[in-house]
Amino acid sequence: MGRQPCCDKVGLKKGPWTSEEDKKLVNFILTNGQCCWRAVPKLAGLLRCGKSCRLRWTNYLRPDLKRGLLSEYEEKMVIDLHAQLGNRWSKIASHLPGRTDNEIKNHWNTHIKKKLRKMGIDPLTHKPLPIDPTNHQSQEQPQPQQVLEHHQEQEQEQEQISLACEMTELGLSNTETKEEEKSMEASMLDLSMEEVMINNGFCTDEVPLIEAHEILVPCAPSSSSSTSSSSSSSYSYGGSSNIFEELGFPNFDFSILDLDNTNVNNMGCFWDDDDFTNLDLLINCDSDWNITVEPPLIQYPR
DNA sequence: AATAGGCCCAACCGCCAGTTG
DNA sequence: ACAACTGGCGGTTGGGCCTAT
Repeated sequence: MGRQPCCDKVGLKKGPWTSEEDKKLVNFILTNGQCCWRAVPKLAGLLRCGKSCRLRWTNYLRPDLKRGLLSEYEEKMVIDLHAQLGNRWSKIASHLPGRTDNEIKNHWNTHIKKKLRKMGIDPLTHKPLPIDPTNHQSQEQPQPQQVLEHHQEQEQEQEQISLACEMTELGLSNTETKEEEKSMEASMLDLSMEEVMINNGFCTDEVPLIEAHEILVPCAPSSSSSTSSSSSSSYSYGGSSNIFEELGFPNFDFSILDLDNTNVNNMGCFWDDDDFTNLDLLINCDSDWNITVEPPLIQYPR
Protein backbone atom coordinates (compact mmCIF):
# COMPACT_ATOMS: atom_id res chain seq x y z
CA MET A 1 0.00 0.00 0.00
CA GLY A 2 1.45 3.32 -1.01
CA ARG A 3 1.98 6.25 1.22
CA GLN A 4 -0.99 8.51 1.47
CA PRO A 5 -0.66 12.20 0.78
CA CYS A 6 -0.26 14.34 3.87
CA CYS A 7 -3.75 15.62 3.37
CA ASP A 8 -6.69 15.44 1.09
CA LYS A 9 -5.57 17.82 -1.59
CA VAL A 10 -8.92 18.17 -3.28
CA GLY A 11 -10.22 21.71 -2.97
CA LEU A 12 -7.28 22.89 -0.96
CA LYS A 13 -5.88 26.33 -1.51
CA LYS A 14 -2.27 26.78 -2.48
CA GLY A 15 -0.02 29.74 -2.97
CA PRO A 16 0.53 32.85 -0.92
CA TRP A 17 -1.35 33.21 2.32
CA THR A 18 -3.80 36.03 2.72
CA SER A 19 -3.90 38.10 5.89
CA GLU A 20 -7.31 36.61 6.56
CA GLU A 21 -5.85 33.14 6.56
CA ASP A 22 -2.99 34.28 8.73
CA LYS A 23 -5.46 35.69 11.22
CA LYS A 24 -7.36 32.45 11.34
CA LEU A 25 -4.23 30.41 11.85
CA VAL A 26 -2.75 32.69 14.47
CA ASN A 27 -6.05 32.94 16.26
CA PHE A 28 -6.43 29.19 16.28
CA ILE A 29 -2.94 28.52 17.54
CA LEU A 30 -3.12 31.22 20.18
CA THR A 31 -6.34 29.70 21.37
CA ASN A 32 -5.52 26.05 21.14
CA GLY A 33 -1.80 25.77 20.93
CA GLN A 34 0.09 23.80 18.38
CA CYS A 35 -1.69 20.51 18.05
CA CYS A 36 -1.91 17.90 15.38
CA TRP A 37 -1.19 19.87 12.25
CA ARG A 38 -3.34 17.62 10.17
CA ALA A 39 -6.34 18.75 12.15
CA VAL A 40 -5.43 22.41 12.25
CA PRO A 41 -6.82 23.54 8.90
CA LYS A 42 -10.14 21.86 9.54
CA LEU A 43 -10.48 23.23 13.04
CA ALA A 44 -9.22 26.65 12.08
CA GLY A 45 -11.51 26.84 9.08
CA LEU A 46 -8.73 26.96 6.56
CA LEU A 47 -8.69 25.40 3.15
CA ARG A 48 -5.05 24.52 3.52
CA CYS A 49 -2.98 21.44 3.97
CA GLY A 50 -1.78 20.90 7.54
CA LYS A 51 1.76 20.93 6.34
CA SER A 52 1.21 24.29 4.76
CA CYS A 53 -0.18 25.61 8.04
CA ARG A 54 2.81 24.31 9.95
CA LEU A 55 5.21 25.92 7.51
CA ARG A 56 3.38 29.19 7.59
CA TRP A 57 3.45 29.21 11.35
CA THR A 58 7.04 28.11 11.85
CA ASN A 59 8.51 30.21 9.07
CA TYR A 60 6.43 33.30 9.29
CA LEU A 61 3.81 33.68 11.97
CA ARG A 62 5.64 32.45 15.05
CA PRO A 63 5.85 35.45 17.35
CA ASP A 64 9.42 34.77 18.38
CA LEU A 65 10.80 35.22 14.90
CA LYS A 66 13.27 37.92 14.09
CA ARG A 67 12.59 39.65 10.85
CA GLY A 68 14.97 41.32 8.50
CA LEU A 69 18.30 40.44 7.07
CA LEU A 70 20.82 38.52 9.07
CA SER A 71 23.32 40.67 10.86
CA GLU A 72 26.99 40.40 10.04
CA TYR A 73 27.44 38.50 13.24
CA GLU A 74 24.68 36.04 12.41
CA GLU A 75 26.09 35.62 8.93
CA LYS A 76 29.46 34.70 10.35
CA MET A 77 27.83 32.17 12.59
CA VAL A 78 25.98 30.68 9.66
CA ILE A 79 29.19 30.36 7.67
CA ASP A 80 30.98 28.75 10.55
CA LEU A 81 28.16 26.39 11.33
CA HIS A 82 27.76 25.51 7.68
CA ALA A 83 31.43 24.62 7.54
CA GLN A 84 30.83 22.19 10.34
CA LEU A 85 27.34 20.94 9.64
CA GLY A 86 26.88 21.32 5.91
CA ASN A 87 23.40 21.94 4.58
CA ARG A 88 21.71 20.97 7.82
CA TRP A 89 19.75 24.16 7.92
CA SER A 90 17.55 23.25 10.82
CA LYS A 91 20.59 22.48 12.95
CA ILE A 92 22.15 25.75 11.92
CA ALA A 93 18.91 27.58 12.63
CA SER A 94 18.77 26.08 16.08
CA HIS A 95 21.90 28.06 16.90
CA LEU A 96 20.35 31.31 15.78
CA PRO A 97 17.38 32.17 17.95
CA GLY A 98 14.54 33.70 16.05
CA ARG A 99 15.75 32.49 12.68
CA THR A 100 14.21 29.72 10.65
CA ASP A 101 15.93 27.10 8.59
CA ASN A 102 14.15 28.41 5.52
CA GLU A 103 15.36 31.92 6.16
CA ILE A 104 18.92 30.80 6.65
CA LYS A 105 18.79 28.55 3.62
CA ASN A 106 17.51 31.41 1.51
CA HIS A 107 20.10 33.78 2.86
CA TRP A 108 22.81 31.27 2.20
CA ASN A 109 21.72 30.69 -1.37
CA THR A 110 21.19 34.32 -2.23
CA HIS A 111 23.85 36.17 -0.29
CA ILE A 112 26.48 34.13 1.45
CA LYS A 113 27.23 31.76 -1.42
CA LYS A 114 27.92 34.66 -3.71
CA LYS A 115 29.91 36.49 -1.11
CA LEU A 116 32.14 33.50 -0.45
CA ARG A 117 32.69 32.87 -4.14
CA LYS A 118 33.62 36.46 -4.61
CA MET A 119 36.15 36.08 -1.84
CA GLY A 120 37.56 33.03 -3.57
CA ILE A 121 36.12 30.52 -1.16
CA ASP A 122 34.20 27.47 -2.22
CA PRO A 123 30.87 27.67 -0.39
CA LEU A 124 30.62 23.89 -0.40
CA THR A 125 33.98 23.03 1.05
CA HIS A 126 34.83 26.37 2.67
CA LYS A 127 38.26 26.04 1.11
CA PRO A 128 39.89 28.42 -1.35
CA LEU A 129 38.54 27.95 -4.83
CA PRO A 130 40.95 26.42 -7.30
CA ILE A 131 42.42 29.12 -9.49
CA ASP A 132 41.18 28.84 -13.04
CA PRO A 133 44.33 28.90 -15.18
CA THR A 134 42.38 30.14 -18.16
CA ASN A 135 41.08 33.07 -16.24
CA HIS A 136 43.92 34.08 -13.98
CA GLN A 137 43.69 37.69 -14.98
CA SER A 138 40.11 37.97 -13.96
CA GLN A 139 39.44 40.80 -11.57
CA GLU A 140 36.77 38.77 -9.84
CA GLN A 141 39.20 36.00 -9.12
CA PRO A 142 41.45 36.93 -6.24
CA GLN A 143 45.15 36.26 -6.54
CA PRO A 144 46.50 33.27 -4.61
CA GLN A 145 48.14 35.54 -2.08
CA GLN A 146 44.86 37.32 -1.55
CA VAL A 147 43.10 34.01 -1.11
CA LEU A 148 45.68 32.88 1.38
CA GLU A 149 45.47 36.11 3.32
CA HIS A 150 41.74 35.98 3.27
CA HIS A 151 41.75 32.39 4.37
CA GLN A 152 43.93 33.30 7.30
CA GLU A 153 41.49 36.05 8.18
CA GLN A 154 38.68 33.54 7.88
CA GLU A 155 40.45 31.17 10.23
CA GLN A 156 40.85 33.92 12.76
CA GLU A 157 37.23 34.83 12.38
CA GLN A 158 36.20 31.21 12.72
CA GLU A 159 38.03 30.97 16.00
CA GLN A 160 36.05 33.92 17.24
CA ILE A 161 32.84 32.58 15.81
CA SER A 162 33.37 29.21 17.42
CA LEU A 163 33.57 30.97 20.71
CA ALA A 164 30.49 32.90 19.86
CA CYS A 165 28.73 29.65 19.08
CA GLU A 166 29.63 28.34 22.45
CA MET A 167 28.29 31.48 24.02
CA THR A 168 25.13 30.92 22.08
CA GLU A 169 24.93 27.47 23.58
CA LEU A 170 25.10 29.12 26.96
CA GLY A 171 22.22 31.32 26.09
CA LEU A 172 24.30 34.39 25.68
CA SER A 173 23.35 35.02 22.15
CA ASN A 174 20.80 37.34 20.72
CA THR A 175 22.80 40.46 20.85
CA GLU A 176 20.62 43.09 19.46
CA THR A 177 22.93 45.99 18.93
CA LYS A 178 26.21 46.57 17.23
CA GLU A 179 27.60 47.75 20.55
CA GLU A 180 26.68 44.50 22.18
CA GLU A 181 28.16 42.57 19.30
CA LYS A 182 31.34 44.54 19.57
CA SER A 183 31.59 44.08 23.29
CA MET A 184 30.93 40.40 22.83
CA GLU A 185 33.68 40.16 20.26
CA ALA A 186 35.94 42.10 22.56
CA SER A 187 35.19 39.82 25.44
CA MET A 188 35.72 36.87 23.17
CA LEU A 189 39.18 38.15 22.39
CA ASP A 190 39.90 38.36 26.08
CA LEU A 191 39.49 34.64 26.41
CA SER A 192 42.62 32.67 26.94
CA MET A 193 44.48 30.98 24.15
CA GLU A 194 43.72 27.68 25.79
CA GLU A 195 40.05 28.28 25.30
CA VAL A 196 40.71 29.26 21.73
CA MET A 197 42.58 26.04 21.18
CA ILE A 198 39.73 24.08 22.63
CA ASN A 199 37.36 25.79 20.32
CA ASN A 200 39.39 24.97 17.29
CA GLY A 201 38.10 21.49 17.70
CA PHE A 202 34.65 22.72 18.36
CA CYS A 203 31.97 20.48 17.00
CA THR A 204 28.40 21.53 17.34
CA ASP A 205 27.28 17.94 17.12
CA GLU A 206 28.98 17.27 20.37
CA VAL A 207 27.31 19.96 22.34
CA PRO A 208 23.66 20.18 23.24
CA LEU A 209 21.57 22.43 21.11
CA ILE A 210 20.26 25.53 22.71
CA GLU A 211 17.22 24.83 24.76
CA ALA A 212 14.07 26.74 24.11
CA HIS A 213 14.08 28.26 27.57
CA GLU A 214 17.54 29.61 26.91
CA ILE A 215 16.34 31.69 24.05
CA LEU A 216 15.83 35.25 25.11
CA VAL A 217 13.11 36.75 23.07
CA PRO A 218 13.51 40.42 22.44
CA CYS A 219 10.70 42.64 23.58
CA ALA A 220 11.67 45.77 21.82
CA PRO A 221 11.65 45.93 18.07
CA SER A 222 14.78 44.26 16.95
CA SER A 223 17.62 46.40 15.87
CA SER A 224 17.84 44.00 13.01
CA SER A 225 15.85 46.59 11.25
CA SER A 226 18.95 48.68 11.32
CA THR A 227 20.99 45.86 9.99
CA SER A 228 18.22 44.87 7.78
CA SER A 229 18.25 47.85 6.09
CA SER A 230 17.27 49.64 3.26
CA SER A 231 16.88 46.73 1.09
CA SER A 232 14.52 45.16 3.48
CA SER A 233 11.83 43.21 1.86
CA SER A 234 8.77 44.86 0.60
CA TYR A 235 6.80 41.69 0.98
CA SER A 236 3.57 41.66 2.82
CA TYR A 237 4.89 41.80 6.36
CA GLY A 238 8.57 42.14 5.67
CA GLY A 239 10.70 44.12 7.99
CA SER A 240 8.30 44.00 10.85
CA SER A 241 9.58 42.77 14.12
CA ASN A 242 6.14 41.80 15.18
CA ILE A 243 3.87 39.95 12.89
CA PHE A 244 1.00 40.37 15.30
CA GLU A 245 1.23 44.06 14.96
CA GLU A 246 1.17 43.69 11.21
CA LEU A 247 -1.82 41.45 11.35
CA GLY A 248 -3.70 43.84 13.52
CA PHE A 249 -3.12 42.09 16.78
CA PRO A 250 -2.14 44.43 19.54
CA ASN A 251 1.56 44.54 20.13
CA PHE A 252 2.57 41.50 22.07
CA ASP A 253 5.23 42.26 24.59
CA PHE A 254 7.25 39.21 25.47
CA SER A 255 8.33 40.83 28.67
CA ILE A 256 5.05 39.65 30.09
CA LEU A 257 6.65 36.29 30.17
CA ASP A 258 8.88 35.73 33.10
CA LEU A 259 12.03 34.88 31.29
CA ASP A 260 13.86 34.12 34.50
CA ASN A 261 11.38 31.50 35.38
CA THR A 262 12.84 28.17 34.55
CA ASN A 263 9.48 26.91 33.49
CA VAL A 264 9.45 29.46 30.82
CA ASN A 265 10.46 28.31 27.46
CA ASN A 266 9.92 30.09 24.32
CA MET A 267 6.59 29.04 22.92
CA GLY A 268 6.15 26.07 25.16
CA CYS A 269 5.39 28.15 28.18
CA PHE A 270 3.34 30.37 26.06
CA TRP A 271 0.61 27.84 26.04
CA ASP A 272 0.76 26.97 29.70
CA ASP A 273 -2.49 27.42 31.51
CA ASP A 274 -1.08 30.21 33.62
CA ASP A 275 -0.23 32.17 30.59
CA PHE A 276 -3.68 32.20 29.19
CA THR A 277 -4.30 35.13 31.43
CA ASN A 278 -1.81 36.90 29.29
CA LEU A 279 -3.44 35.56 26.22
CA ASP A 280 -6.72 36.88 27.43
CA LEU A 281 -5.14 40.26 27.66
CA LEU A 282 -3.88 39.83 24.20
CA ILE A 283 -6.90 38.42 22.56
CA ASN A 284 -9.73 40.09 24.37
CA CYS A 285 -8.67 43.57 23.61
CA ASP A 286 -10.23 45.55 20.87
CA SER A 287 -9.22 44.81 17.40
CA ASP A 288 -11.06 44.55 14.19
CA TRP A 289 -10.34 40.87 14.24
CA ASN A 290 -13.23 40.30 16.60
CA ILE A 291 -11.48 37.45 18.19
CA THR A 292 -13.50 35.42 20.57
CA VAL A 293 -11.58 33.25 22.89
CA GLU A 294 -13.02 30.02 23.97
CA PRO A 295 -11.39 27.90 26.62
CA PRO A 296 -8.56 25.95 25.12
CA LEU A 297 -9.92 22.75 23.70
CA ILE A 298 -7.01 20.58 24.53
CA GLN A 299 -3.61 21.34 25.91
CA TYR A 300 -1.27 19.38 23.77
CA PRO A 301 2.05 18.61 25.33
CA ARG A 302 4.87 19.81 23.22
C1' DA B 1 7.85 55.22 -19.60
C1' DA B 2 8.51 50.59 -20.99
C1' DT B 3 10.60 46.33 -20.45
C1' DA B 4 13.88 42.68 -19.90
C1' DG B 5 16.58 40.34 -16.77
C1' DG B 6 18.13 39.38 -12.24
C1' DC B 7 17.18 38.99 -7.42
C1' DC B 8 14.83 37.47 -3.49
C1' DC B 9 11.94 34.79 -0.63
C1' DA B 10 7.57 32.42 0.60
C1' DA B 11 5.76 28.27 -0.30
C1' DC B 12 5.61 23.80 -2.34
C1' DC B 13 7.30 19.01 -3.10
C1' DG B 14 9.16 14.71 -2.03
C1' DC B 15 11.68 12.09 1.02
C1' DC B 16 13.01 10.41 5.57
C1' DA B 17 12.74 9.41 10.52
C1' DG B 18 10.08 8.69 14.38
C1' DT B 19 5.85 7.18 16.57
C1' DT B 20 1.81 4.51 17.24
C1' DG B 21 -1.25 0.65 17.17
C1' DA C 1 7.78 -6.85 12.68
C1' DC C 2 4.96 -4.18 10.05
C1' DA C 3 1.86 -0.71 8.11
C1' DA C 4 -0.03 3.68 8.63
C1' DC C 5 0.63 8.05 9.78
C1' DT C 6 2.74 12.59 11.25
C1' DG C 7 6.22 15.94 11.64
C1' DG C 8 10.42 17.63 10.00
C1' DC C 9 13.95 18.51 6.65
C1' DG C 10 16.31 20.04 2.46
C1' DG C 11 15.88 21.10 -2.44
C1' DT C 12 13.44 23.60 -5.71
C1' DT C 13 10.40 26.88 -7.86
C1' DG C 14 7.03 30.63 -9.01
C1' DG C 15 6.07 35.11 -8.91
C1' DG C 16 6.60 39.77 -7.19
C1' DC C 17 9.96 43.37 -6.79
C1' DC C 18 14.00 45.96 -8.22
C1' DT C 19 17.28 47.78 -11.37
C1' DA C 20 19.58 48.70 -15.55
C1' DT C 21 18.96 49.87 -20.18
